[in-house]
Amino acid sequence: MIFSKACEYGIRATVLIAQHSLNGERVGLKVIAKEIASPEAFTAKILQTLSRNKIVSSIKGPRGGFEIPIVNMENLRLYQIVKAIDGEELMEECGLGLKACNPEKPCPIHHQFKDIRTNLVKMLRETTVHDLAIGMKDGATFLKV
Amino acid sequence: MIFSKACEYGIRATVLIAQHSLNGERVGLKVIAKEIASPEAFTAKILQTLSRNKIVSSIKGPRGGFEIPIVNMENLRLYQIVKAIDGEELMEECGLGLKACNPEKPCPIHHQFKDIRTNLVKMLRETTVHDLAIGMKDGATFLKV
DNA sequence: ATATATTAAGACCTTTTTATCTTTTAATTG
DNA sequence: CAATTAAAAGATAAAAAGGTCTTAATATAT
Ligand code: FES
Ligand code: FES
Repeated sequence: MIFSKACEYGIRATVLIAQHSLNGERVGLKVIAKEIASPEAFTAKILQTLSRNKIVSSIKGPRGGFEIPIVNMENLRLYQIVKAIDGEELMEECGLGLKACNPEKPCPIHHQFKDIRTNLVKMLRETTVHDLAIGMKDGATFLKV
Repeated sequence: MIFSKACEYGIRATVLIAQHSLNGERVGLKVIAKEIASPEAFTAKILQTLSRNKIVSSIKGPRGGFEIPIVNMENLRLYQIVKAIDGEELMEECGLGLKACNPEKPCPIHHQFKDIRTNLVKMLRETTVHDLAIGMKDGATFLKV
């Protein structure tokens, strides 16, 4: 897998929350876990991380849940989610596990790999959660099965 | 990480063996582990997998070790090594962990992700171990630090 | 204020990955 | 063929990832 399971669930949860926020609704853990087909308790942990990293806002108590203000969503990039959960290794490290990706002392696949990694980073930096939420709202994309 | 640790060591070991094979030499476990800076016993396990998958040939006994015939090396692709160790998930599966990557029922990042995955697969299918071994022989690439 | 709904935090368990150790098998050399 | 060298195989251990459960904190509604 390119992302960890936690990160997959994290992105899916964020997109679902964003979709609901477009409708001015909050969404709670139970609904999230059901809609993205993820284990509930594990998803709760991941939402804590997202909340601590200001990627989602959480409100406790009755009628609480998770939300992402639309203004935030438009400037929230996939990169931030992946960084919060998996860190930046994927985006920066050597594809063959050398201590660092160093063009001065490249590993055998450095030349072939660097463009792929650059494109991945570009995609993660350019794609906003708002973009993804719109796709969901249009019914063009799906979060489970 | 894009590849598992086992796969990273596996590719690095394969390239080192190929480099020695270009010189008509066999290379043993101890030298491999030292030259690619990997844990010896774990590397032995990975070499068993590579051997079972006919990616490297192993010869037991005095003056034994591992080798890759040059003819094989020219047609041996990174894809085969990754497939043998990590399987084909990375090359085929949904980036957000849906059961399958299905363009008929795409996940929110499907469109953005599929080109990156396609380029990765292209690179893995096109790059031969011979290409990588040549880079090592030229002193243009490195397997540790 | 109190009861209730909901997230936060922390301890815990399970599975997979990474890594090691021991014994067996096979090839070479003398 | 005996001794030696090297990989194969299998059992075991440690660390990380994935996942659960219990208790605490906090916001809302009555
Ligand atoms: S050194 Fe390995 S990817 Fe750059
Ligand atoms: S459906 Fe997710 S990458 Fe294609």
